[in-house]
Amino acid sequence: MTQIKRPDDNVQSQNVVPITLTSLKAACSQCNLRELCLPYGLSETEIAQIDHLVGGRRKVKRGHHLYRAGDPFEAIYAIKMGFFKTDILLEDGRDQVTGFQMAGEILGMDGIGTDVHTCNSIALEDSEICIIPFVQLEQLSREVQALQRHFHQVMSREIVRDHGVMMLLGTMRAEERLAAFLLNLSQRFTARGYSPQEFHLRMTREEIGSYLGLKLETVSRAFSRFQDDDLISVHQKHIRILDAGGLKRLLNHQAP
Amino acid sequence: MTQIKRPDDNVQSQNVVPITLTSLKAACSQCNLRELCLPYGLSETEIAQIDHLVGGRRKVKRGHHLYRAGDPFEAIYAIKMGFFKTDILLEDGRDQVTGFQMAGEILGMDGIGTDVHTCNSIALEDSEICIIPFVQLEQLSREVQALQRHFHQVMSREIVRDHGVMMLLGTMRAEERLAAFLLNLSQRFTARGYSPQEFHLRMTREEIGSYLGLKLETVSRAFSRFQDDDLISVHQKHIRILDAGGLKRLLNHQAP
DNA sequence: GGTCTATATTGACCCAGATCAAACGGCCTG
DNA sequence: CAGGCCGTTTGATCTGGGTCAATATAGACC
Repeated sequence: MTQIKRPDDNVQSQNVVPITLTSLKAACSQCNLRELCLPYGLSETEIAQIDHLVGGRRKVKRGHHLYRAGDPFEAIYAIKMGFFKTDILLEDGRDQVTGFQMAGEILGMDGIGTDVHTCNSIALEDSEICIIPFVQLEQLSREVQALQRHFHQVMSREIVRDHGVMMLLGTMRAEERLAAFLLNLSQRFTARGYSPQEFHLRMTREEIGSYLGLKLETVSRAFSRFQDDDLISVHQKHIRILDAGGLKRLLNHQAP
Repeated sequence: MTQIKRPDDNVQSQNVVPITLTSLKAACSQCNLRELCLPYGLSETEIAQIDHLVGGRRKVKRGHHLYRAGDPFEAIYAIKMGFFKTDILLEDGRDQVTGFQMAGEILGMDGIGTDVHTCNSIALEDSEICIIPFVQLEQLSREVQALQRHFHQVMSREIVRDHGVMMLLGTMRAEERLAAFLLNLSQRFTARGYSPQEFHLRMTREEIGSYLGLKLETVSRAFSRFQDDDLISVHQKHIRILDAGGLKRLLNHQAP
């Protein structure tokens, strides 16, 4: 309903860095995200094979779409740097954030089933992604078994992640949802070499609320409660986790 | 929390119909579900190729598990006949039904990512499934492009379906959720040649509630309200949809 | 550096759905 | 066919989070 006003721009051709010798040099084999991203588990020689899989890069500025619901599906995207959200918009204006994605994670798999994207992908900070043309990914998957395997794992994990969100939305109370959300972010930041205790939220309270099935006021109140209980400290988007154990305990004890 | 008491039995070896000439004869190329199931979109010759993909059949009696969270992942399963639910169980006893599956649909993709199943799959009526050993599926996917493509589509559609459930759980009111649920069931029964208006629910109110993030009493009350409004008629598990348009209208009008 | 606008916090009140409780209806089993 | 057991329906009451509203804070933009 509250259509966030942000620059509207996802012209496909714009900001696409063409493949050149220099860009190739910075493809998977040279990328420090390869242990988190699509090449995970591949041998050196296999990674070399998938280097030319990346059909270019694209910068997506904060607030801009990487793709929109309805766009034809042509490629999936690996986040080189930055932060995204995906959301679905109903005709009546209601929307639901379906996920937040960070460096090394894959975007766009929603489009495979129907050849059309079914959600919107929007950068929450200035970002850069690697374009992986899907036809080529399938082609190479037929040749490189480890790539095939890992791509299937990536899709499966997305399904499992979605089940976790369903659990959260279906059975958890507001504070549990937020605790789970913070712990999940912390864990993913840690995997990327950042502090587990301290990070900046890239999204608004409203976006967190949409993801967690709560109103922004409820999110804000839960943050304040956590702060009162010395579980975290919050200042706007800056979060410091003071008692991760306390947050975890919140998760396992359902209220009366 | 309410652990439903049902026979406990998913011994893998039991009830597995071994591959014989006769069982092969009834594999994909002879199966009347092939337009709904994994072979969809494949040519006659391609379907012939995947006939020996099915590593046997297995009957699963009502209330029994096809697999459990924690079981090693080895195969995915195509439902030949019957009806299943999948659910996740939290340590504290809370559980969430993550889906209901019917003939032609694929089960088990949750296990690909970690080589271990992450949810439970339970038959809601006496059922029979085709076992598709995953190693062989990947093998054949590397050879038959159309199979690869379609398998990716099946996984992607599962992701999109999950997004729809997230939308439902995150933004819809109780009656909208139930209306969406009924319309979805109706549409899937129709695709299988059954009546769009009239069907038997295979699941309890509690299971519907778990899936929709509601309590069973709320589900029951919503059914009664729909009946009062002449949208449906309900008698226990027997449903007749009287006004599909009315149900659809419920979906698009969010309450004040 | 001051104004503007988006985001965040906090308070007061309300309501959809949860909870508690009771009764009903199929159906299976002995 | 009587008795017990689920699963379901319905009523009465309670409450977590939604809604409405006012204020605070901070970037962003001249």
